[in-house]
Amino acid sequence: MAEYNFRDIEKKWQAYWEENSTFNAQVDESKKKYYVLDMFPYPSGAGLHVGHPLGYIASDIVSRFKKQQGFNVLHPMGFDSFGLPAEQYAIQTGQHPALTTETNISRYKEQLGIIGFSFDWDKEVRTSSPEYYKWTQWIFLQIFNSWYDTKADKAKKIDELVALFETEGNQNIKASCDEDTPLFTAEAWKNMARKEQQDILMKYRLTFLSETFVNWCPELGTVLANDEVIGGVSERGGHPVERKKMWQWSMRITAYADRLLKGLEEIDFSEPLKDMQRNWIGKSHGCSLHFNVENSERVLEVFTTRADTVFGVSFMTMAPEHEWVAELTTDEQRAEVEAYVEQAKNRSERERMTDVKTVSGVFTGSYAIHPFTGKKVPIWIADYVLSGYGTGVVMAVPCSDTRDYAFASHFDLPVVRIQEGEKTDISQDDFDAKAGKMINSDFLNGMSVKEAMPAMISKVEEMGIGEAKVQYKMRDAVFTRQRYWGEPIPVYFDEEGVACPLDESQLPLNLPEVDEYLPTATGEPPLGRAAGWKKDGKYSYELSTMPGWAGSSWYFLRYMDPKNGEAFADPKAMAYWNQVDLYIGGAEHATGHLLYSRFWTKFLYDIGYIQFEEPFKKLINQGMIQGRSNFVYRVNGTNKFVSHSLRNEHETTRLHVDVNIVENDQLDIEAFKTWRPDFKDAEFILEDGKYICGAEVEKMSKSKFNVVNPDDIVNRFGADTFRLYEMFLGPLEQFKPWNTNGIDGVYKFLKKLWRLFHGGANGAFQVSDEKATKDELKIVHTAIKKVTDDLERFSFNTSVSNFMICVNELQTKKCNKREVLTDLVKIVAPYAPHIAEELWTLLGNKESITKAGFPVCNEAYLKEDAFLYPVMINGKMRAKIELPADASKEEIEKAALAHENVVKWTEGKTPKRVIVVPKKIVNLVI
RNA sequence: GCGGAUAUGGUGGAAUUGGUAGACACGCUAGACUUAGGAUCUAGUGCCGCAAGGCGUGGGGGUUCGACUCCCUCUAUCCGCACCA
Repeated sequence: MAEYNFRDIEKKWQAYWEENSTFNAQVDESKKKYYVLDMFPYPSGAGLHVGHPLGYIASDIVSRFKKQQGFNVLHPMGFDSFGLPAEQYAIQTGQHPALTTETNISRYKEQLGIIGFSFDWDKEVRTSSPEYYKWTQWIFLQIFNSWYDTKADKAKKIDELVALFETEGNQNIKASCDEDTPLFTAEAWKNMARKEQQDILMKYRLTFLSETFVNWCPELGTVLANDEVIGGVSERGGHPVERKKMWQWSMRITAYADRLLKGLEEIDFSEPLKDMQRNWIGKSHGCSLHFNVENSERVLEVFTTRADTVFGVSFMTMAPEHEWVAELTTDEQRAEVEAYVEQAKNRSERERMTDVKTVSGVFTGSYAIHPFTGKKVPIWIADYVLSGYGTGVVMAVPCSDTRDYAFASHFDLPVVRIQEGEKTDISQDDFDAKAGKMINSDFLNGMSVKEAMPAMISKVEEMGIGEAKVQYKMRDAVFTRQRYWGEPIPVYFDEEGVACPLDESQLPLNLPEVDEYLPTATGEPPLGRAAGWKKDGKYSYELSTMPGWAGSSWYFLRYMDPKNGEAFADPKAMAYWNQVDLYIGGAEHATGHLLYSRFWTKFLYDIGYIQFEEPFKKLINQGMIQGRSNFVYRVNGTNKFVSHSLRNEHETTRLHVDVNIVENDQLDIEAFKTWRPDFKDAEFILEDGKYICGAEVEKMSKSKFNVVNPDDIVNRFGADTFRLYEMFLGPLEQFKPWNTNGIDGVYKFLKKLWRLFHGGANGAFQVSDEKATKDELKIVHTAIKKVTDDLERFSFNTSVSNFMICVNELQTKKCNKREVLTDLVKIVAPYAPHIAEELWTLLGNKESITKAGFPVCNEAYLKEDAFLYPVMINGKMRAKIELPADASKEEIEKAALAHENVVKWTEGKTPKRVIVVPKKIVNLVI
């Protein structure tokens, strides 16, 4: 084999790995484990594009590196195969989502296969397979049958709660539960009807039914995501959408809010990502406060983080969907309020948050009574108040809150100044809400904001009109989807309407067949169409399915023991593989999947199924690869296309052109003519004999003709080139457009590497057994050191450069010594495994290079005899002083002072650097 | 709006703790070779300038002997915001 023939080599080694189960991982207590996980993909119909493998390549490199270092590596892959696109496709075509999903998965596996990943396919999981979702349902039941004891700060079995109710009622129980839970004694509990007891328990369960607001589209008969609502109408079809309350299953993730916050301290996620989670959880300390309502029994409760500003309250604002709106509206205001509420219904939460420029609201006609001044405070309704956060009522303090100020200005409501001093005027640009001393605030006058806050809170508590309170922005996670293609919720409703969990033995509750994947005529979810979807033929099953995040919240556990029919995974396997050591995936999951899976992990820990509280020890977010679109410019009214830089000489229309017939922005004219029939007779106005296309970075999508599939690249350059190039493109975390322009560079590198081993006649394999010189050892050990460092800090792009430097230098020295090449091939192996295996075999080894070990740098080879010490003057290097590498401080000083410009010297913070203070500066300083 | 990120040659990017900015690669220029290639090799390539030299890390300001790096501020672009996965 003379030439580097990647096709044969890659085929051969991929077959070898499969036959030998090279990457099959088994629990082995004698070896240290390393668990590398990728966020598993949703198998979409478009197939794998060039952006997907980015993270997989990085994790594969780490897996292979760790394996070479002797770790027992678990590196699995699977599919998050429940989801909306397959369902949409089913609605359009009638094809069963399972079938679509199956087809897509095979395509994904095929595409993944040719890239040469070290996945252990024996561990594959699919969230949509009944063997898998049986256990998703099982976990659901565990959560359903649990409550959260806030005193013990952990989840417990619901049976324990029932036992407590029976002995002492619920007065002494501190639990995470619904706010409207009534207090009762043991006696009262025992006298309750079964239905009543179950309703109480529902308020405690960690997954529970409650009424929550959703975006309801009556026309489509379905609930929509905020994303799918644009300007009050559905993205699909443009039908009106309204906010509507619906009975939904939720997960009481708020019970874990504090632990989710604290847990962040012990895991290695990037600070920005942790910030995103902290912000999402949104813990704030403040105070609840009660306002009586004039001529009403109602007491409005508000939450505020600025209790000190109570004296600045000049009006109240309520969310339009607040349940007391109708009651608090006076007859004169009723028409106006109802119109406003109706209008607010059509605005999505997102719009209401985003749009702060439009001030809108309406007066209810009612007044609250200020608890301190006794003055009447008008109650308004405004859609900037969201019902989901806090109590849905805000005490408005226009002198310290910009939104309240805008509202007050717009509706001409009074603004009471309560802070005095600099920066305390909200109408000025330099306003600081926490500056100055309190004024117009009775007993708070003269205090700073910092002093006033606790003073007010203790006063409020003393008066019994409120209490110090911790508030979270995070809401309980809605767990219901009005969809077909998801896990059925293993619950049925008995004759009393009580939600009853299935027994474990009845799992999985298989997804039934339906005639259509649409909601029923009465607006029930698609499962309402399933014939006989009843427990024992009489009790209706829950018609909703679980959300996409259900299956993905625990899949990393299933990988450890994916075929287990007795448990979600063998405890021994979970004890061994334990936490995920390295998790790679997109940052878009920061507040979704990454919080939910942390939540479920903590839950499973609480009830004793696993031994760790945090699922992922370290997380790296790979950046998205965007598409790079190419354009041609058609002269209007002709079939003539003008090259990019000449386009302004004509009236042109810009058209997307398939990036696969463009190289280095140069259009392949022949391919273009055959690309679409209407371009068959196209003419071209060229520059320098070429047609140059325009380019722009956009999201990768079919309609923009900028989707690049890995298959094409692998086909042309090979998997090793593809792997190296994806890494070479830039830092893993960075967002970047795909661009094939530089791929020749890494391809050339592999060819050079191949030729280093093939210097014999006609390119025959030939290595020398001569002893390597110190220079040669230095070259390869420098590479070992740098690549090891790179791997340890997950800087994959720099590794590729370091390989290139090493090979270039060896090539210049015409070095083909076995001693040097052996180490070189070992460090290249994680990155370009196929060529490495081939060269490793040619070097006479019988076993896979994965068992070869990873070389350790011998620092002795890197030592310099002499070192040029830079002389820095005014921050610039002005001279160099040559000294032995091991020169002592005294010697350096002597040499430095001997230099004409040097009057005084200091040692640089970086070793081996002479920092010089030149004469003129010294004169100034001294 | 809230939260997060990014900005370095014609291009992708490097610079690990504040210490020779532009490694490595693409592209481009010139040359060598000839089985005329999507091959290989050599040299050059931040900008201005004949040169000496000057200027240079999105803009402005600051700290420092010295700033891509630290601080303040502005601008532009991208991502998330709860039923997309």
